[in-house]
Amino acid sequence: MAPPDIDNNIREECNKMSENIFDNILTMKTLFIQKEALRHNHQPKILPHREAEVKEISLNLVEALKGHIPSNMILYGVTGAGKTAVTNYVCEELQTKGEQIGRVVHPVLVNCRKIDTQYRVLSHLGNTLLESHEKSDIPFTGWPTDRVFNELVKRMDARGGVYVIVLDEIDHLVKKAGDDLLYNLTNLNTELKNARACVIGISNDLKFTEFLDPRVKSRLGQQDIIFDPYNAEQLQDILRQRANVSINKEAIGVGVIELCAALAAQEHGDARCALDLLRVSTEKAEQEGSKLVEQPHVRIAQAQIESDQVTPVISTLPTQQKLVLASVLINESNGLKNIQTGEVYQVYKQACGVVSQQFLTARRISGIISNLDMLGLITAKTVSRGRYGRSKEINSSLPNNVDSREIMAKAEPMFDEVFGSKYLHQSRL
DNA sequence: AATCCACAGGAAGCCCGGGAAC
DNA sequence: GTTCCCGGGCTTCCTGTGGATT
Repeated sequence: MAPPDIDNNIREECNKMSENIFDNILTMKTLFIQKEALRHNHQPKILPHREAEVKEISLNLVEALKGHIPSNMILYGVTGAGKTAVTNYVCEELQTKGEQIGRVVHPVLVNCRKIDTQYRVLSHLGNTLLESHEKSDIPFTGWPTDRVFNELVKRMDARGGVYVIVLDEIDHLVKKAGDDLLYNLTNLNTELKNARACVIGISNDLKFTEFLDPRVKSRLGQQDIIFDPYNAEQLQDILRQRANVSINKEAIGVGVIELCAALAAQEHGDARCALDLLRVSTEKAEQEGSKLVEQPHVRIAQAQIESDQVTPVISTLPTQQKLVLASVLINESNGLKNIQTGEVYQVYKQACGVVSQQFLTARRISGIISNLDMLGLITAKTVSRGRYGRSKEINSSLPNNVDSREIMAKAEPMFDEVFGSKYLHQSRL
């Protein structure tokens, strides 16, 4: 027979085995009622302070319900101004009404940040319209583009009705792929026999039509709507409305909504940012076991959101782009500010040498610097220094709480060597 | 006014990988 | 297996830029 203390040990082990790490977490009291209502992809039924825009878009799209072709439109506004939410809402309502009165309307949304070439947009549209009897999808590569276009026209005609093609982040598409696609899409009605189509472009950039062919510009911009950024008070209304359905009423501390709104208003009136702040603050309070979300939770949430946004961007950069970013950081740690392209390139070439990587040309690095600027990891301002040439002044723009060196080294261990190299840590090479 | 610097950035073309069609 | 097509990454070549200097 085993001694009693050994028995107890075995019993304890058995108890531990039956426990699950999620047991305690699952039974924790939650402050949320419906967390999903605070997510970006949630489509609310009420859109505060966007009544005028909803009405304006509806007045145009109602033509589809009458069997006519609505005007093409461009919706402008900063990130988080409600452009996509408003468009989705109007399109859903349009489709529902169409079903009620027997008019076929097909809204199709394309996110041009993810689907960003002419070929991909056309094949995406074509595959969205795939009927069950159709044999196969349009492949993601392989066909000539005009064949994809003809297949799209064929499928649209086969289904009939009015198509509302929404191109979200259209500015990104135009900058990357030019305006051929827009030329074709705004010309669709001359190809279609049995269907009709209109295009709604959504853009963060007020000036993107400057890059367009004048014919495309006039056809696409038949009606423009500008979404002004939300101010702090409007953001408070949005947050209160969402908080009502998503968080326990007693759980929100004094000034929390106001702080989230104020911080988001500083970020150009970004409603998504405000919702993220409220959601993450509540999660933080919950994890602490607190029954109340308070202002310090918002501050913690703000730091975490900044870090969460930037970490995956850095870790998934291609090696060469990481090397360029590392070169900027090394220059900064050498005490330099407003680093010139040439200085970055010199350090970059040496960094390549340290880790035995082939270095790219200055032209390519110039492109990578612009790309890192676009991603918000650095700021690169073009300046002319007269006799001393025209260059860029480059500075990193990473949040203080982000350890970019660790992120890079974690993704690719060779960066330990890059940042550890004494040779690269001279000032003004 | 002309010159100069240190690039910026556009255009053209090459190469490679992935996929479809024949 | 070969050919065609697309997309992405890259290089080479080139023109443009704009303010300080001569």
